[in-house]
Amino acid sequence: MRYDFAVIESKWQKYWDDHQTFRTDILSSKPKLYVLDMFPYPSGAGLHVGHPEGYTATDIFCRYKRMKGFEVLHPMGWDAFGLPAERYAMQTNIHPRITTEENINTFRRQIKMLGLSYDWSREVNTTDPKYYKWTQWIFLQLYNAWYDRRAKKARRIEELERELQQRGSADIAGAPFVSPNEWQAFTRKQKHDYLSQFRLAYVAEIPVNWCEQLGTVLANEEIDEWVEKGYKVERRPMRQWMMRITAYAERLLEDAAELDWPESTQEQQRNWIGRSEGAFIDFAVVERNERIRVYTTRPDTIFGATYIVLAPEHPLVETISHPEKASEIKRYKEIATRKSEVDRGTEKTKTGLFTGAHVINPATGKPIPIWIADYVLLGYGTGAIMAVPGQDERDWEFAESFNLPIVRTVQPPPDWTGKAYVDDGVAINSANPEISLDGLGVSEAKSKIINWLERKGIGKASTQFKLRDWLFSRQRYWGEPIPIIHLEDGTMATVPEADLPLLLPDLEKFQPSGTTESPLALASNWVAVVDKETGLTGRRETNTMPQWAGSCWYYLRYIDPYSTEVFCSKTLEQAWMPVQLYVGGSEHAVLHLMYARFWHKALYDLGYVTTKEPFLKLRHQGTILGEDSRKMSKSRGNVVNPDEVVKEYGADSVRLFEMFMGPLEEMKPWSTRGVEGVFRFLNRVWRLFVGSDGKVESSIKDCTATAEFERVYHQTVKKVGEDIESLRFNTAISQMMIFVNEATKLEVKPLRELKGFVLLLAPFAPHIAEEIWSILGSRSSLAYEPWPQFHESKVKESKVEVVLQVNGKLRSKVLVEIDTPEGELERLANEDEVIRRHCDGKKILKKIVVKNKLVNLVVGN
RNA sequence: GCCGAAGUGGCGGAAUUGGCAGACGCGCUGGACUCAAAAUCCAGUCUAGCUAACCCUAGGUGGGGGUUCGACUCCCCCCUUCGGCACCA
Repeated sequence: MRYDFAVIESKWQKYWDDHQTFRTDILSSKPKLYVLDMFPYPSGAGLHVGHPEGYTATDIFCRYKRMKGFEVLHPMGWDAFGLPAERYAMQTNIHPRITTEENINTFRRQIKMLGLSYDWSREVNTTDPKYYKWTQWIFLQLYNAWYDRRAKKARRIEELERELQQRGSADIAGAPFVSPNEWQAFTRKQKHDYLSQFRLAYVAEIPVNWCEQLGTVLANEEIDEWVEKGYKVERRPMRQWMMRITAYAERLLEDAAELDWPESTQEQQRNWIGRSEGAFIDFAVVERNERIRVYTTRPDTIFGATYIVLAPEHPLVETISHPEKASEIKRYKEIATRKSEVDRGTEKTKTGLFTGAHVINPATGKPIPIWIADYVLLGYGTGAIMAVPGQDERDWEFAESFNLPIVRTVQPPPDWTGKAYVDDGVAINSANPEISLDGLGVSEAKSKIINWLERKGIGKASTQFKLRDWLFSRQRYWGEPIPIIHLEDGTMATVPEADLPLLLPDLEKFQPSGTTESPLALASNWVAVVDKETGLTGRRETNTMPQWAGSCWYYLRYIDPYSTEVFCSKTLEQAWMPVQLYVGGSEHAVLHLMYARFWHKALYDLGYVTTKEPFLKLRHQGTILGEDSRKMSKSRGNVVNPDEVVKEYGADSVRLFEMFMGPLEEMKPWSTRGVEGVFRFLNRVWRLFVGSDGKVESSIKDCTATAEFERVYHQTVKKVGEDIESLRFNTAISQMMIFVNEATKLEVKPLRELKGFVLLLAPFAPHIAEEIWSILGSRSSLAYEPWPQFHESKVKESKVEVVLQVNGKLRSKVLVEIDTPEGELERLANEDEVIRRHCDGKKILKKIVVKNKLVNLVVGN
């Protein structure tokens, strides 16, 4: 007989809904815990079995913590803007709002079917105007903020204006010089343009990644995904919205160190930020006034710099090149510019061109040639390098192909057979009348040469980052409109806060506009506006925000989802942030997780949130493979549909199996047999408690447990609790299976321990646990029953098996009282017949006795 | 190429301040119940040798070496798989 999971599960899901069992008391005085799942993009395909894995893990954790007396915030919502809905709209002309709503309904139904304990009253939806009003509002906060490098934080743009008004730009590093008088004399437009180079959200004309098939630009972080799917991404200069994430590079790197995040994710973020320490060095061009500034991480190798290379797009290329080379250079440049960075990266053979000009190597005083080559990128460092083939593999390769001289300045080891030597070693060939590095190690040589360069005013220590600013606009319909108006005088105005949300206009057709503009450009009535403040006519910004915008702050909205006054109440934010546990896919390692940290830090600087970091502890659920151990995909026909599995075995079995498969973070294959296995286990649990009459099983008595069974019980309480705390759900389930095996063997089953077990099972398989709990006589849910306690004294075995070894080989075992003294153990070993046989006639050289563990006799002949 | 994680039965996986390898589950084998099946229950299940059987013996955690009374666990070298980065100067 199988337990009727279908009836039980819908009964309890209705009960939880009706009684609002999991509604968070946001003002509770209990200790607070915020546990977050990455909210899904509600695709048309519905939930796949990967979703319930992470969701079940956090659900178990939350249910456990509620029983431990915590007030738990555990919400769910929808990251619903995005390209798939829009592409579907292009094909069908069905408004993405409609498909999105349908998809959300499917997802909500499927998630509810799994009995996850979300507080559904806090559901958010990024496409809801009541939600994106605040996404737009945050955009305006970023637009109206600048990064003050002196204070190492973002500040309001008014503060910058005030400073320019009073003191000009003198104290602001890197700012074009403006005196207070000049600033005051600036026109509206001049002020606007000057400020725009500081804003955290700004417009720039730069080469971007344009995808013709998608009809939109993509962020650097997004390119790989689409290229993999077979789309072409090309570089094109376009005017685009950018987010100044680079201002936060150092802080994003530093603050991550304190987070409890998977090492691989930390590593990916570090890689993406790409911090490097080095120096700028100026090289004077022979017979000209220009100087070429290079960036290098190996200033110590400067004596080996035998040529320098500029990126083809470098602004000085035209100026310094020999006139005879002009047409050749032009051609090379054209080819290079059109190549995407991806292409540049995949081409292995190096190309380049001599410009005909030379610079002086300031260390050797000798002229060296200037080349251009597309292995040097304009966007990194200064777009120019000093090439040191002796210590750099790329430079070596280039030098070999073009027959350029190679000078070693670091002594390779004697057995060195390679070409460029990039590791640590002693400097050689590195001296001039003023300075000698010879004999120094790399790091000493670096500081010495930097010091020299700085003294001579031709170099400067500097830190560089690979991270680029975040390309924030998309030529799409289905996204948050950017609340900016382009006025006729060439300035920009923000949509007043009171007018937010700036609603998406309804469109008849969703096709790309045919130009590089968003389909919104076709909504002419929407686009044309008159600015209230200035009376100027203007055009609305027609680009929309990328999908990542909404997910950058959703975790804050859950805390205060209905507020019409603020995006999130500050007192509530203070009470609930940061997120203590965040679970989601590792594919967001550098996208969502970096963008969200960036916005959070900006909001922190501006005083809207009180924590530096949003997500304290992060875990990724591992991918679930198909039954054939290959990636699930429609074409392979190995996709498992959660609806069907729930229908066949029930939600509790799905939850239990997904947790029992293996460690949360590991990749692991689905197994229908495995689901059957946990389903059998739940049936055994059911039969343990419930007789065939549907009443409490008659062998359960209110009696005292045997010492042995009591021990198993306490061991189970201990292990299950500890395993949930450390998210090792698979071993917690094993222990529960052991308990059930033991309990089943008993003729008379003690009620107290069995009731305790139901509470242990509840976070994992809540429906069956609630049902058994009610059959055992309770009228209310067990969701807030106190978690069972264990006593360490009762966990310990009273007797232990001590291993007897001879020469480290297991020969015998003895069962002794726990903590039997070493002397006694030794005596037992000596008396043991098997041991005697193995020691017979041999000399005992050494005895190792470990209490409660083993006796090892080392014998010789 | 570099960085990170990991390699344990037929399968998913347990076991870490170094101390009984293979918990728990799946599968498989045999048995009980049944007219029969399903379901359920019981027993067995790392490999090889020896055995009628139990015992016993030897080997065994990707491969090789080392440290140690004792190594899945620590150290060195190598191999494989997965993930990431990859002209970032």
